Amino acid sequence: MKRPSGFDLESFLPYRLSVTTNRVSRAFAAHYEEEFGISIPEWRAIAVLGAFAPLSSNEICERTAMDKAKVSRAVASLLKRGLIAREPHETDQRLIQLTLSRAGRKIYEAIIPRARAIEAEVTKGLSKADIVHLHQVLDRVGARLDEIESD
Amino acid sequence: MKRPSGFDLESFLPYRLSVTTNRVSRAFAAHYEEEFGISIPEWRAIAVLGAFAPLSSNEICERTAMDKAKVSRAVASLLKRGLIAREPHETDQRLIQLTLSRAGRKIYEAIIPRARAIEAEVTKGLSKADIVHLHQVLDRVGARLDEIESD
DNA sequence: TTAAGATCGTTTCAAATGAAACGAAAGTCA
DNA sequence: TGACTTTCGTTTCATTTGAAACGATCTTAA
Repeated sequence: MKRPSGFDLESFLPYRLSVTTNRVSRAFAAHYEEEFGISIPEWRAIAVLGAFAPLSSNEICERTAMDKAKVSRAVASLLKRGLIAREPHETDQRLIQLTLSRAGRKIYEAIIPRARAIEAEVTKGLSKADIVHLHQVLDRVGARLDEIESD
Repeated sequence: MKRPSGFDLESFLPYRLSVTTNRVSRAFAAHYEEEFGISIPEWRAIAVLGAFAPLSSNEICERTAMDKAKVSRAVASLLKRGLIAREPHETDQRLIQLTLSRAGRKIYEAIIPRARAIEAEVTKGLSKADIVHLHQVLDRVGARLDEIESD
């Protein structure tokens, strides 16, 4: 007596989210890499430094939702290419003050409109209301995850 | 003359999608690993085999949106643990017929309701309409990506 | 038939990942 | 002070990843 499972991966929300999100990420990564030679972790670091510098590595972690190892690598790479500058913190020697260099700011100012353009490209089929709603949905799911993770 | 960029990563859709989706995936992976000892690629393979077996590796690729290397590894691991069985295709020796073993089907039948329960848990803050809408949004974004990728 | 090309699944390789170990620097508390 | 703990950022390590190379099999076309 087999109960029909009727399970369809195609309509399973976590699967769909994962597939679509990965495709979106790949599309962005391709543009960033091709046009600016940077990875997504690097782009995230530049984005928050452009808006909030100076920041410590730890503050970049918090603002980008990346773990500290990933941030450390992104920062090292950006430093090596002269896109950001580091300065010791005046009172706390553990912290590092990171800012965009002139070259880094140049990239930041070029990359933001590009990012917005690609975002617009990807969401072309969505109305303004769809996008607002999607943000709300992500808020709610995020709140649920907060609860679930606190076990 | 600095133009305010006003860019906020927190409200940048691709970033939000990525962060939330990765959290969801991690939550599922933790449950699958803990309760059944399988990874997400393995779970995907089991899910499609449970619904559509027999399948070749290639058909699993198509149905799970995983590349063939990942499928090959998941299949190898599931074979080693006796959760799936392989048979040569009758006419085409390149193909492999994969099915769930008895043990594999047992896991399948246990894991589907668990997956649905976790999905319900994560989407608890969403109405039925929210979920329908989210699926539509993912459809539209997927369609846009199809267009974008065909360049 | 046979040569050339396509398809299937595995394996290799280099890069990316995250958990954990680590040294250095602050903070806490007796 | 001085021990203990915490925080910061780097590095190490094992695992995962996807692109590419590969051998084997099948298809196509001469």
